[in-house]
Amino acid sequence: MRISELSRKSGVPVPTIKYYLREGLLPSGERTGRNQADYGDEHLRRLKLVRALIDIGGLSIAAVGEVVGVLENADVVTHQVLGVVQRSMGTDEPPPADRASQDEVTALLARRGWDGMADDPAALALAGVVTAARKLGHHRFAAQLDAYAEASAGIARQDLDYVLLHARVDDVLESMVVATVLGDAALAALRRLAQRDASARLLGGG
Amino acid sequence: MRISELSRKSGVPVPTIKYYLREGLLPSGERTGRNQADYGDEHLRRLKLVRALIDIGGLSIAAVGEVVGVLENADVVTHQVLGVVQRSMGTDEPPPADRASQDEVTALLARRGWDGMADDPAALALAGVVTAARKLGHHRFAAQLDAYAEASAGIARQDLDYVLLHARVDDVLESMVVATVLGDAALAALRRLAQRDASARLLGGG
DNA sequence: CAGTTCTGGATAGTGACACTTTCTACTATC
DNA sequence: GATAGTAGAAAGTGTCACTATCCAGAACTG
Repeated sequence: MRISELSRKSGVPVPTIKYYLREGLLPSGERTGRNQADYGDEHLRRLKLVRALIDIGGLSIAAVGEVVGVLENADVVTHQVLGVVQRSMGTDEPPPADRASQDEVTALLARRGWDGMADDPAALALAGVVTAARKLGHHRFAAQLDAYAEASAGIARQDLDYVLLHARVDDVLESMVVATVLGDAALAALRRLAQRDASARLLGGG
Repeated sequence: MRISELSRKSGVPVPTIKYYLREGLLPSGERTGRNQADYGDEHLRRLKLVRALIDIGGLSIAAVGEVVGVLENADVVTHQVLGVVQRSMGTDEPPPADRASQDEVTALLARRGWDGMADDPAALALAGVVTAARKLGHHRFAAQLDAYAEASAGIARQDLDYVLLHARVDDVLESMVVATVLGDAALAALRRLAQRDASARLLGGG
């Protein structure tokens, strides 16, 4: 198919597709002439993935570039893909954390048996969140986190089951990306709904 | 205190504080002369909250403005604050959802007894996520959501308990904001850690 | 009390980001 | 043969969150 058909099927404007091609988010089509190229279903599929990462996951163009770079390197160890996706989703610089918060996070990780993850970007980000809470006078915030961690562990088990059960071998990587990014968005939405429900029950609906 | 001291204590540059004042994120100091004003602890506290909403919660300046607007309107019903905060955290326009996805979300809400929330922005966002998953060929994604919802409900109960137990009466609203925004960030970080742990256990660490 | 620093307020400028627009030379199609 | 579409390059656009500059006046400093 040609670029206009790719545009029509995906809903992405032609100039934007050209932009994604320039940025390496989409591989070039097969050249069939000096100014003609042919795109296939894999381009359409990739384009949809790119838009989902941007629109649903809120990833930047550069972050999407990293993710698709990993997807195209078939020799990357499966387990490593998760790290790249997760790094792409977080902020580049985790918020600064003080020692007390770091210690609280370290203790939490130890309680769960998640040792050796203390220098993971997510752990640093978590310590930054705890620090921010303390600065706002919420010193008991960290005590909440065990419950959060318990819930997260259950969800993570689900995510892995989903990927291993439903994905064909040749797109385990893509499934992990989808489960991570869309799962994040879905969880955030469900948390809002659950909060509203709990709040309505306790404080009275309005 | 004067603006330079407010800047020093908060770590926010003076020009940025002026900018926040202009945008209404921070109330003006008490004027003590033609070009002098006095700021108090409540300004420092508010400034820290604003930075937490921006840095940790990722809210835009406009969204922070809405949130602090609600915080300053003491006559707003407590239960409504949550709605404003949640709206500020999501995207303005939820992603488009097809009917099948909407039906799946409606069924999920019914199973949980969360009726009447079908037109909540979070429910629309969730339907949009399901639609995106379907477009990517992940039709079984919605089946995951019951587990997500169960976990979310547990967390929401925790959040409410936290606010009601630890907050003084005069800052229940601020505590709800903090619990919502920082809780979101903490949950996201813990989810990443839990995923890595689960992935390492199942696929072998690397 | 002269000189430097700081202040609130207004206006203009900056850099990053994600596109859009415009252009050119060529190709496909009616 | 006229019209529309195409690849690729370069320049432009709008938004966002600051950041810089200016000004008249106030405040500390020696």
